[in-house]
Amino acid sequence: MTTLRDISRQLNLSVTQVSRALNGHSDVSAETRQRVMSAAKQLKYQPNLSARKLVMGKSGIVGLVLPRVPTILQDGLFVQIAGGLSSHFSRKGMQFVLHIADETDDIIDVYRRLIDSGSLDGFVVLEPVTGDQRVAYLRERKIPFVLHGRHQTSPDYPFFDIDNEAVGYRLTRLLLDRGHRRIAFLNGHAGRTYVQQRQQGYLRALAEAGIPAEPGLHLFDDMTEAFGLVGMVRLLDNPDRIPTGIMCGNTLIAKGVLHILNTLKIAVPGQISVVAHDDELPDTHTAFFNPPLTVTYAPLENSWQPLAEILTDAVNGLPIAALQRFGEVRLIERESVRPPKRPPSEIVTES
Amino acid sequence: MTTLRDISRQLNLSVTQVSRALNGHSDVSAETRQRVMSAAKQLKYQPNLSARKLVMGKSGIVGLVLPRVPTILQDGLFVQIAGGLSSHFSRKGMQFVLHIADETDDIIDVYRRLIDSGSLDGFVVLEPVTGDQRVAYLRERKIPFVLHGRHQTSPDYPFFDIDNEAVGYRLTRLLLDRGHRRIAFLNGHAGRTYVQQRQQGYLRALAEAGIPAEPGLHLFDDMTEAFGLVGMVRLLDNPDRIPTGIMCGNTLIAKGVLHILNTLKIAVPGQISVVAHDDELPDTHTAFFNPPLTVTYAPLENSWQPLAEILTDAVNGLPIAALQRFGEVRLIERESVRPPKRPPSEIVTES
DNA sequence: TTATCCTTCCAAAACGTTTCGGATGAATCA
DNA sequence: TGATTCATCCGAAACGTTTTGGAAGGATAA
Repeated sequence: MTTLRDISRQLNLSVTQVSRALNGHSDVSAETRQRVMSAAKQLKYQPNLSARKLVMGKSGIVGLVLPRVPTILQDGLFVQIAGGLSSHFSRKGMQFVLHIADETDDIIDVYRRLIDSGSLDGFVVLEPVTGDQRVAYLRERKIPFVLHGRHQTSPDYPFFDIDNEAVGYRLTRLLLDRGHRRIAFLNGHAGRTYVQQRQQGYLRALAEAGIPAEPGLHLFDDMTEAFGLVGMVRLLDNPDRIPTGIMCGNTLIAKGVLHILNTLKIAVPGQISVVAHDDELPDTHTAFFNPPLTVTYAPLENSWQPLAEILTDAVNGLPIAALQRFGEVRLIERESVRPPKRPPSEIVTES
Repeated sequence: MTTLRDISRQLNLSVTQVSRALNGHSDVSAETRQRVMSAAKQLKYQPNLSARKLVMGKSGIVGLVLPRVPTILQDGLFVQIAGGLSSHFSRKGMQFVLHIADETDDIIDVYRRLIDSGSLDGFVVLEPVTGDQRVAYLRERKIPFVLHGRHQTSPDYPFFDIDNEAVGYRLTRLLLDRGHRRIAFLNGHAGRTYVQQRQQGYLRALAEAGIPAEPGLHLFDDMTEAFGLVGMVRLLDNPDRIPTGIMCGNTLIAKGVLHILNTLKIAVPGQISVVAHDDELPDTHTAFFNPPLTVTYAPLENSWQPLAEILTDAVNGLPIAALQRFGEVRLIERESVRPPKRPPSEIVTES
């Protein structure tokens, strides 16, 4: 194991200068910095994290705490998250530790223990809910963290998010522009903030078009294929109020919806148009749906790198303005939308 | 944050004695140790891990490296592994980091990088294969590790394993004792060591009973439901050589086997008996199979604690004898075994 | 008595890093 | 000229722990 002293000896420099050179301080000449850099690379210098933490009070380790039965757990998604975060953090020279809480533990206790043991610099927090306790606790203890999403519109903490209000608005607007007037929204779990933000976009678009919102057309539940199945059946319940456009909170819901519509031989987009928001979940490609789905597209996979960057910067004390970033959302139009041919009351299900 | 010095000042002792008292060294009087202990509790003393790691030359971090598309990945199993290991390690004051290798990486390069970065004390290695490269590499570099399983019969490195030879032997023996003579074994992937060990147990039991092994009755493939389906169909191929007893390497295979048998209306255990080894995979309870399955039972979940203990001890330099442990295997008899009623050739499939 | 051995304690060094408070010499300014 | 600034460097202290190498005192052995 090579240390700063090894480098300093080889270059006839003081340990101080070597340290300052590697950490980008100002009072090091360009030439010295170069020599130090290349010597460090040649000797495969790796800073001793324990020593650094001892003097700085930081550990270079960040964490993610998940409940043992994560709501986000669906095939492969977990691996994608853990893999994505861990590789981007390690690329920034940080250790990333995944902590899975016992079922019995209160999640806040887990954070408390991890923080008191003093070896975590910060946290990534996923799936925020309204009035999120984890966020409240971390803020109270002034521990750096980054939120995937926001739990209020203009927060004063670091986050990475997409503009979910715009997602709701754009999907609704697209259907409105094609002439749809009765638009249903199979959204997500009502407690999630992104669900509420999408709801706002949906309502705003409807309001702009002068269409009153019908509560029965806006359903909330976990974002699963089962919700798509059950929700779609419920939307078909009342024959003269069947919507002509369906918005789905994610692609699993859309899968369920399409399954019901195909089974009942209701043509998509002939009789009912379907759109969705697409996070690009594992093994779910909306381009190959039947019909290929029109979506707002913002792959989850694009989140890991910004999350890692933001948390690293937060730990290093950058100002809050640099720590709030938005991901890009693209609207991809495919073949699941068409203007409504007949008034909705004329649609007949083959039940 | 209270330190050793705080305690020493309060008790008029040296830092040395406080440290030795807390770490259970011998040259501390019983009375002093008591005073130190209670003062530490009262002041809520938490040792600074970085300082300890700095002087001891260890990082307190252990790792698990998995390929991005792990062969062991099936719903929830991954979470169980990561969760089990991480919680047991953190209970022993260690950090557990999960590293998911990029698809493109050679797995040995990943280990090399992690080791060279110098911040990992040891590794947990899962799913050993014969001639395992990871084991070879870690041994060569003298990095502490613990193997889940063994890759040879009496290895000289730390491991936690169950007696797989006994698993094969006991399942075979059970069927033999019930009068079965033609016993098939849908084992596992031929490269895995536990598969080979179970094979040895199977062959030993057959040999003891004086029954020649029929190669066509012993199949190898990944431990999936699909293997159960396909394998069982193949076993039924040759009408006058159909086995009366089926051994399954795990419960997924058993699921496939039972599915085929149920579909073909072949009674279990009436016409064919089925047994399996049960690791208690997530959402798979052999007690609720139809019929309830006779199994050798050794829940995977029982592995995480011993693995964590063994690796911790290995990092602390305990002798090899203390680092090789076996898990318990119980034979649970339920309702899937009965003596064969008719010679196998009289079984007729309703194809 | 003196020498030897425990028991119980402590001061100081060490681990590898960052940072504080200067030091040095050259260049610039009055 | 002497004073001031600037760029570049360094020694030493500090972080909190464990460990080394003894010291002090009492008990035991010769």
